[in-house]
Amino acid sequence: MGDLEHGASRQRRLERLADSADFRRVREQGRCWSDPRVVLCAHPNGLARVRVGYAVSKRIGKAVRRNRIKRLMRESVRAYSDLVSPGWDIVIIARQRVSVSDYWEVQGSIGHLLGQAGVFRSTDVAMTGQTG
RNA sequence: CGAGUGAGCCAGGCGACCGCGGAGGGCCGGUAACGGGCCUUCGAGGAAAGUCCGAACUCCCCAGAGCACGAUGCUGGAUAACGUCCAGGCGGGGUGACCCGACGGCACAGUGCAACAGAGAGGAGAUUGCCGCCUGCAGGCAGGGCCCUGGUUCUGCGGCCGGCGGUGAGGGUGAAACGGUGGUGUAAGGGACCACCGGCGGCCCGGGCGACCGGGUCGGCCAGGCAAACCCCAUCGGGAGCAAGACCAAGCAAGGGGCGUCCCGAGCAUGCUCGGGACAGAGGCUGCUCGUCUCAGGCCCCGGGUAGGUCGCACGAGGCGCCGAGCAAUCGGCGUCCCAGAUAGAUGGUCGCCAGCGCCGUCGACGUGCGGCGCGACAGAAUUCGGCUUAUCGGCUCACUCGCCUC
RNA sequence: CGGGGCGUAGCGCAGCCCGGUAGCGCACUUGAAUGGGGUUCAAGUGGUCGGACGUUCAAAUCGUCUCGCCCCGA
Repeated sequence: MGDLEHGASRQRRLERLADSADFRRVREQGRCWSDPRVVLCAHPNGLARVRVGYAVSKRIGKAVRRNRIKRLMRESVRAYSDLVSPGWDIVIIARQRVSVSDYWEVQGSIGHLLGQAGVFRSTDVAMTGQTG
């Protein structure tokens, strides 16, 4: 509701998902979609904002590589942040293949899965967001 | 020019757009809590890594002693400390610049191990050989005869076999066999003796703070290897770790178990409570002994409940520059700078240009010119420092060594 | 941050303390018995002992460093 009040008091569109219980709820009660690079899970949170969490297993690589993958995923989600409708908790899990993917492949995967999950405000806006 | 040694440094640069975390300052909305946005500024490494050592800091609340246990191990120095660093000694490697070394132990007392081979593996051993002596009955060698191709008998011998003794030099085994060379001596030999050399020990002299080195003299050659085998000696070590620890908020705060005996006095429900005293005991101090602290008041254990916020938390054995002391590690003085603080964890994404390296193509001009493609390592702070170790594409600087060529 | 364990034949494990011969079971190969298969019996192949360096005459074993995997505690 805060983003409708005044232009100067826009709320942050994206928040981080930080609680272990939240992660577990999204994984167990939400729906999941996947492609060879990432797994995406989504679950309604009843709030007026979107929370996104990222999971990169130690099996993917060492600390530098895991940080790099998280940054690519965060940057990809940021590209779609204006298009996601509020009220969702999203968890994105890295698979083995992302370690050999570049940014555009990761963004494509995440955009495609967000579209499959149906968390965009409307479908045509999602398509325009995917190109840019 | 080629090959190499040592020391040190860098870790691509610039720009545009969109983002992230900290600090400071305004602004906007809101009573406030708070939220949003703007400006300025700062924002990973030489190893941030492995967590192998050492400390700071914090708590336990005493750490005092001994044993045990662990670590270290040439000498001197540096340092807050170290298993680190510097200098030196000794030993080893390299033509050399240089590099490597867990390098205490006859300061003292012990124990243990060495497969196989070999005679013998620790104060050992005697097969063969060498040397001396000995009988010729049995056995050895040589020759002859007989039965007949294997025995028997006769003769001879100390060269071969045998017996006794000496010896450990030679051959041989082994990773290792109780000095080496030459000589004297001897029946043959042996440090049995002599000369020189090597090594060991004692004493003396000289140099050095010292490890140790140089020289002399005497003894003796009887003194082996492994202590990353037990062990001994010297030195050091209280334990835990920022999830330490402090505060705030929230929540559970129900219940169970453990905490000696005796004597005296009082109370009553006649075996419990209270008070006093004595004795021991129990528990903590990471194992044990002494020692110390606590013991009727709360403590400990189980169970139960939270895992939110603030501090710790970034001015420090701090970085840089200059000067001085020292061979150096390092230390002192002056000036200057403020230089990451996340917490599902910031420091990123895309694009362009210029340099670097490699490959390919091209040329009236082989110029490293032009064009294209590719590569750009190892790796991400988590309380903070000092080291060590390990990973690492490529490049730069200085000093030095060896070889070849030219002048 | 602290602590512990493992790595040996294709697989699961002994051997390590106290150094000298790497062994067991399954599997694999060959042969015998059967018309064929299973089963059984006999024989056999197969191991850089995770890696590097060191101590030693000699290392799976002892020491140091390192790699990988697994498990605890706060």
